[in-house]
Amino acid sequence: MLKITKTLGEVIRDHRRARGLSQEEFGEVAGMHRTYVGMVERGEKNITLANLVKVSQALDITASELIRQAEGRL
Amino acid sequence: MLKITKTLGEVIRDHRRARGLSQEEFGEVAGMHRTYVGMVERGEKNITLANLVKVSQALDITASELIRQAEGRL
DNA sequence: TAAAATGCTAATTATAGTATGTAGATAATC
DNA sequence: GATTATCTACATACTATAATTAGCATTTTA
Repeated sequence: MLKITKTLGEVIRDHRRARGLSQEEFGEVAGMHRTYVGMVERGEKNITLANLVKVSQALDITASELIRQAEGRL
Repeated sequence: MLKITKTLGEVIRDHRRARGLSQEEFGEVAGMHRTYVGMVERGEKNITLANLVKVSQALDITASELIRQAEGRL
């Protein structure tokens, strides 16, 4: 798996925690299962654009900004 | 399919053409099949992060910038 | 230490990714 | 402007893997 996959997961996790949401709570907002959220945060999933958009909307941030932050941490 | 999927395809197509590459030539550079490039450009595929990075590297642009341009056209 | 949150395995379903072939469109050459 | 060559769309079909879920183990936190 690419490094950006793991780094993006860390970015998502940080944003989720900043909002005080558990994976389960976040999953409900984003419309995805809590275990999938966990896998994404751990960098175990090669996320698709559609799900990236779901995540970014749940975090109230643009998809490009999420990726930009991940790129900045590489 | 989401609108951003189609818009991102248009952005990718514009960058590819700006480089004077055919879908086949671009596919070889990016490491993906010409028919898949066509499908992405037409917005028929929900591209994954890994392939988005491949495409962006072939276009010598960041993945976040590609998405940002697509968001800007929505 | 009890409760909540997360990690992890495993199984299934949906679909992304890869490829071939053909037809149609577009562009170049004669 | 007819002919040839190049490029793209499209239609399948197949393979790999993303997406979704359940159950239990482990870690965290209150």
